[in-house]
Amino acid sequence: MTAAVPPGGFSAPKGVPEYVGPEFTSVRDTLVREADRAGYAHIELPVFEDTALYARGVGESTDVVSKEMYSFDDRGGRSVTLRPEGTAGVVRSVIEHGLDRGGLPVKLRYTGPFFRYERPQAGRFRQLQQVGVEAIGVDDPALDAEVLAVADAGFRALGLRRYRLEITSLGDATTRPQYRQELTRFLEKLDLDEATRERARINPLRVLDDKRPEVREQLTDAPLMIDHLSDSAAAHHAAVKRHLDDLGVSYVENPWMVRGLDYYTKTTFEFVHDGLGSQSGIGGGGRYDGLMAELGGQDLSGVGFGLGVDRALLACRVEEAGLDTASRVEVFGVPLGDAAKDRLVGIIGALRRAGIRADLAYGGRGLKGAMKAADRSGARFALVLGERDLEAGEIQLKDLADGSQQAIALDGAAAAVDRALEDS
RNA sequence: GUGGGUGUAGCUCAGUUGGCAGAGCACUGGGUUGUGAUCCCAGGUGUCGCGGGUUCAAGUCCCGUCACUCACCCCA
Repeated sequence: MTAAVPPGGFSAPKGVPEYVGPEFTSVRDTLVREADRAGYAHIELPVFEDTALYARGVGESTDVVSKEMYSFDDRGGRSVTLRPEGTAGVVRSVIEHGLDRGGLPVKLRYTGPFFRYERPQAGRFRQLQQVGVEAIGVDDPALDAEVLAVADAGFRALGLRRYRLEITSLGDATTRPQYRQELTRFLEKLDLDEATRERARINPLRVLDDKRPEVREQLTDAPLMIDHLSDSAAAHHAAVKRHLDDLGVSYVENPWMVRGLDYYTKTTFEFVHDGLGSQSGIGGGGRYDGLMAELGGQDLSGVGFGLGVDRALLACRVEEAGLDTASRVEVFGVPLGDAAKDRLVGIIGALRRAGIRADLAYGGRGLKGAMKAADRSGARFALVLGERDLEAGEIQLKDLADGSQQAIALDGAAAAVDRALEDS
């Protein structure tokens, strides 16, 4: 059976962005670099996992798990899921390979695609790209602050300014159940629609970040977790803020903030950009006390973040931040005739072996067209070679920035170009 | 999952009360078989998103559908 080409041709799956050119990797690598600088080791993880890992790790009651996962049965009848987030996979790997049996904290960073079945929108994709870190095994507010500082440094390095860091504390197991009850009692008295009531029943905290004005109004006097912290959680929160001040990371407190994933405790945060429309979160994360144990490991605390590379790139465009516009190559070969092309192919190859990015005009184009291609390539120099030069044993090195040109010896041309690039 | 907007050339778009499918940019070639980013000339592309309907005639009107997009929701 041969499948037909659809009318209008094939297209990428709905909600999957594609990036051509240097911009995407530039943004991603800039964000990752700050994690490397703080000693986080790369971990390459599976893109799909046992469905139960996410159901258990992320939380059955979250929208991410209940309606947004790409789950399917493989040919062996196992239910697997394309990863909707990174933390559960990292924690699973740490437990499986006993990474937490050595020195703590285990500091890991990852990057790659994640998948959520959502209706696409500006800054919201079904395949999204994240850079993330996790520091597992030590419950130290200084580590929370480090994670926050790494994310902030990444956005700063991109040249972003129009964002803010919002933080709060979601408390710990000693006082959260009581608070939850108190909040539930409060919400029961409000005038809410059926869907919101249902949400209040499943996870009352989630109602707190409802954006609708008529709901917000009723929430003004809602009890807040930040006012119900245990002594140790309050001390932890105060210490995080102190460390942030020492690190020069500015933040605002947002006690209404809620995370979409159930595992967060204590420090919780979100980076919000004000130029992106309704999908304004460019990064988020926090501490998780129970996740390691929940997934069958030691009862260790962890802290981490996930940064949205797609959204960070959009933010760079909005702010006209310095995106990488690096040229493809440094040198471009322009051959005139077959004999010259034979020789130039070898010279371009020698340049590449010497670590210089180089390309040449293929396809037997005329001089004018080949020069145009050289211009478009962004190369600093063009190497023009024709019959006349071959006879003279020379090649023309043209500086495309100022138009000047000089003849250099064909023998050892690659080395001469190398020197010219260093001088320029 | 819910609601609004938009689908015409590779890109950005114009297309009148229904009457031959267009512009700019980009691309390719030439003017200048040895010089690009300026200028001049030439050239090409269209399932007018897709399917049906009305009509002598549909890019244009009607119905359906798909896609994109923005917002709700949710979240990075």
